[in-house]
Amino acid sequence: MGSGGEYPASERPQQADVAARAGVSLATVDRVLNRRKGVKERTRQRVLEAARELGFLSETEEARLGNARPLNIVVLLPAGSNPYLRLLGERLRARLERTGADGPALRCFFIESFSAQALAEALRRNAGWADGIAFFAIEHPVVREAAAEVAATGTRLVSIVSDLGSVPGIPHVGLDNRAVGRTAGLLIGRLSGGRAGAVALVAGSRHYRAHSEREAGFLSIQEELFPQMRVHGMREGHDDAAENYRHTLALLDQVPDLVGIYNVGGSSGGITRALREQGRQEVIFIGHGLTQDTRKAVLEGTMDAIFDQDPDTLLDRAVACLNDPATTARPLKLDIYFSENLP
Amino acid sequence: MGSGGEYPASERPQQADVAARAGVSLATVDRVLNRRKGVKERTRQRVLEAARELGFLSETEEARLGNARPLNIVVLLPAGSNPYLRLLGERLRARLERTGADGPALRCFFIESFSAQALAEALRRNAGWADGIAFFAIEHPVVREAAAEVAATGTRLVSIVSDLGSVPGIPHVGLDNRAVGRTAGLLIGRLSGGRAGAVALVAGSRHYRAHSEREAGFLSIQEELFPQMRVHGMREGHDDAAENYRHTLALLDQVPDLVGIYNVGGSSGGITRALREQGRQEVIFIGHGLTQDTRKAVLEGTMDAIFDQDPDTLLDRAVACLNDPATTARPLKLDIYFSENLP
DNA sequence: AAATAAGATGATGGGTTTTGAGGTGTATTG
DNA sequence: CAATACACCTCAAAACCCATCATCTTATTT
Repeated sequence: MGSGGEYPASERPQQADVAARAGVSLATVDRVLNRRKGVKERTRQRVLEAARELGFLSETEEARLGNARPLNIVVLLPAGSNPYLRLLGERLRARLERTGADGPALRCFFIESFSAQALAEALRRNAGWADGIAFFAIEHPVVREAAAEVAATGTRLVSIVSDLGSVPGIPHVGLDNRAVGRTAGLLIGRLSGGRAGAVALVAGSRHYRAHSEREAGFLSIQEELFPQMRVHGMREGHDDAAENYRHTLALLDQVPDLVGIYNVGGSSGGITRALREQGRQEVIFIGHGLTQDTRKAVLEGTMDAIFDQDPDTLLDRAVACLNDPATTARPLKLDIYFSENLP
Repeated sequence: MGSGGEYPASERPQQADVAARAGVSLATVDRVLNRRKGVKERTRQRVLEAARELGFLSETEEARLGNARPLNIVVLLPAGSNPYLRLLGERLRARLERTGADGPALRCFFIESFSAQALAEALRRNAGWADGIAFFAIEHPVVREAAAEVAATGTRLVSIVSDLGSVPGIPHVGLDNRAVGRTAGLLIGRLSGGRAGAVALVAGSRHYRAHSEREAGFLSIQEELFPQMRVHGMREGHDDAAENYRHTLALLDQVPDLVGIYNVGGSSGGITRALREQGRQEVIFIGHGLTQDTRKAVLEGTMDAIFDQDPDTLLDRAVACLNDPATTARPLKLDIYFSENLP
């Protein structure tokens, strides 16, 4: 039986045969087979079909090439000096290099911070063009409107870190920020050993729901468990180190019995700088985002804990959500770092 | 050339038949069968398939040449009532259901606890048969010996949760336990607000390196940062709730100025029961393993923090290690849960 | 509608990898 | 011993990868 397999040796199909059958040139077959860009979807299918008919491709190869053209994903992050967001952008680039051509094509744009208009515009600009958009949301009617429009065009959306509030059809990937705020409150209360005094709540920006929710959680637990402490609100620092620095100096000056600080936003560097310069390291300070500056602050004792959401997990989950809109988005895990368990 | 057709079917198929069937030359069949380089993966598969269809290869040869059929993985865990380990077993089953036939075939066996002999025997029993073994290691020469033997047979090994010490070629998936112990010490020290008094260190079992390392870390930071506290060692509780319960009662009786407890092992339920019954919830208590009982204890305030390593991540990483021995195993992330950030 | 830009395809060539054909030596077997 | 199957090698041809550029299409702007 052995003589003659399915293909006599002389007639095993080659790329040239596929090209002929598909009515295209070798160059195009090559582009399709090697996943190079610059081929119209229709042509791609023609080539694939020809290859299939000639038995040029094995099952697995066919599956690999057939469907699943990598998704085209855009990530919109606020511009500015916030180290966590910069880290996020960096991890995104790293991820892109790692997955290469196989993974989704990720593009990252930095949008003028705190500008609902700019964000809405960026959303609209990418609608249709991108398969999915992951964006750090600003809670504002203008953005909600733009998001709804974009969603209607078929481009999938997912909010990351901070969400839009209740907009159906836009899943969110991020922490349970109310619980996060409560955890911060609990830790500051417990670490201060029941002392009476003031705790400062550093607002990032009320534009971000994530920040508001953390605030709400923090306030609720303070009231509930630590009534002997009074919460001292602080003006918005807009995730800016210099601004946070000035505000903290003023705070230390005005509030002599300050026991703790919780920064709901980013750019904690300004706060640690003020604490360090004023020799007030004993003040309990919790902030967000595991970055170079917060690491250093925790190690030297100026910060007591860092709350973090792992950037890689965040991106993974966001991409998963965009790939499969049925994914239920349970909140991310809160990572808590003290001086002894830094990675 | 045409060797096949005229011979009776009983004749053993030859390379020439395979070559014909695969539509390649003898030279290529030879290259594939003798694992020489210079064959495109596509062709390799073609040849292997032809060989398979002709029954040219025995099972073992096929396995040796073929690729990545789902791995056959055995997981060895200590038997006993430790809730975390039971949860691990459960997640393993869930994982199996989730991945179905695609993922690796995972089998889980529970080995008599604290018995190096039993573990060594189980390792040997599964050598050769399984492609990889993930095991909760007991640090003992008998086990080390067995592990080295098994590794020599080609069955890959990875220790999980607790490692074997320095055995080259056996990667480990687990926490950085010294850092974990130090974090526990830091937290107890900080949460107790600098009070003087005793801290109890509940030993699980010195058979487990993970436990010893946590102890060492805990002791080192106590000495370093909280010299006003004295560490009171407790007899091994062997991860058993009843035993831990008795020991804790004795402890509470003998040590009036007890400030905190750190249980390096599992089965914290016995400890919380004793604390609850004696009305000593103010004692700061940190234990391991996010399970039903520890959740409840944290919520009611008997426990102050749970240290956890996520079972799913643990299994993922273990499987990844067995799949690709080149994987460098950086330590897992320590998850810290307080009453407010329970998932 | 013409001009322009952007994208898709074809043509081509240099360099690399894969493959086929054939030679040699060896162990096995009838 | 002769025939056979096969391991292992070499070499040249074929197939393929990859980059570049010209050409052609299509959409957008003016």
